[in-house]
Amino acid sequence: MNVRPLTKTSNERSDATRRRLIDAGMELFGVNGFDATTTRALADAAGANLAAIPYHFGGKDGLYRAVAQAVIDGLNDQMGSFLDSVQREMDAGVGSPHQAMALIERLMADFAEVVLQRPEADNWVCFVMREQMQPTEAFSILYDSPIKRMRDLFSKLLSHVSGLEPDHVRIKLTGIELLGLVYVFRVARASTLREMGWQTINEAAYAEVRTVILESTRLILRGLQAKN
Amino acid sequence: MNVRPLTKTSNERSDATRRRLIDAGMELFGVNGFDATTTRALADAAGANLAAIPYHFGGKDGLYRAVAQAVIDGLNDQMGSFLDSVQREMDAGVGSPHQAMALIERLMADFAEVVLQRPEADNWVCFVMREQMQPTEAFSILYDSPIKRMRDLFSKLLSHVSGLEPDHVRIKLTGIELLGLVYVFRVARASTLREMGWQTINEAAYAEVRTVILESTRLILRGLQAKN
DNA sequence: GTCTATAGTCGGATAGAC
DNA sequence: GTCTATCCGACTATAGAC
Repeated sequence: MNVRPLTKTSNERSDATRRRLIDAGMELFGVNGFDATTTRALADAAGANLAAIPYHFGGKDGLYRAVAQAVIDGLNDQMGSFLDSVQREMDAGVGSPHQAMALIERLMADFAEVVLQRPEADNWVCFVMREQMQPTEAFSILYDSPIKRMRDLFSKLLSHVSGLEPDHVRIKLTGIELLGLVYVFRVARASTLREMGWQTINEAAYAEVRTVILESTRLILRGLQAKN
Repeated sequence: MNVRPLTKTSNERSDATRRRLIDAGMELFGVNGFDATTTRALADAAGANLAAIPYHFGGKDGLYRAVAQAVIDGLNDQMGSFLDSVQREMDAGVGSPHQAMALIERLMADFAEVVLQRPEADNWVCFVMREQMQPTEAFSILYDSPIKRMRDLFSKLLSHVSGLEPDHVRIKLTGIELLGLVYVFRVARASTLREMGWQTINEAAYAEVRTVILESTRLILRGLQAKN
């Protein structure tokens, strides 16, 4: 009775179907939103059967939650290493405001890369933004994300730069402001492309955007430091 | 044959119904998106009949387009006067970078007020953001908005500050960056509230946010000027 | 111009065969 | 575990009375 291989094969097929449905969900939910995305479209895009959605996820909502979790997992993959890296350097001790500023600039550059350049971003950014504007129960899953980790790092680093406490209102708001410097180019992408006369944010365009983001970051940081 | 009063009454009722449907559409489309908003919900919210939608607007899509136009009209009402005011001062001649910076700061403060404090903003901001992420044919209506006018004013003023041409890539991107300083608090509002431990952006909270926005604005402007 | 009733369409979930 | 066939509910738009 060789039941293992059968089970294993079964599980593998099952997992593959789950994964394909989640991939399809990330794209379709992100682009069109929950309601505009039909289970039929999801099943077609995943090459799966319609009934596989209620079967594997309990329904359309369940798939949606699974996608939210997958977004977090993906963000961890993409941001985990550089967040860890900065964390380690911080733990080793931040000697000077200058060093804190350098770490923030590194975080900003890496974050901009993930948000503006990685092709996967097209899917999850839309997904996250929808949740920001109209949070569903999946918002909690998304909130405890690497982005929160990043905000926390910002707070500590900005504290070193400014001399204020990490949980000072101004510090936290400035951290959000920094993220906004990156977000705006993704969220208002349609307007940005039109305004700049670009068809897409290609490499040259991204270089310009990145320069402006880092320049603005530096100016804000220097200003914070000067107030000491 | 006193036909005028009858016609007038008729038109008035008609216009009132149209207006109520547009108001309902601004709220419901903005919050829930096109697909999640049913004609029944629209009719109920407007206190109008279901059939009034196809009758007045040709269908759900027509109402959506009418809402987009109403968003622009509303923005013109709210931003027109301060945009005109700044425009007039610019036409009178911008003497110094310092004066240009003061005008930009005024624009930012007024814009922040409209985006973050006016209760009407809850409706149109979501509506506009949806169009940014997934533009429909209504995007063109929205693009030619007071916000474009504002970007253009920014370009000219930033040109005065920096000495660069108004259509220089860096200038235009910096203008977008400035808008992002305001947008982020509205778009990432859910995260902001959670991060700050606020229930709502009340007056005290807004004062803090406004301070940070204007502070960041000033720092970016000074940095631009310093490069001269 | 507005309302009621209804036609026609489509989406989500399930039952049951394989 | 997966697929087919089907049900039920909800939605948009229209026809026709008022």
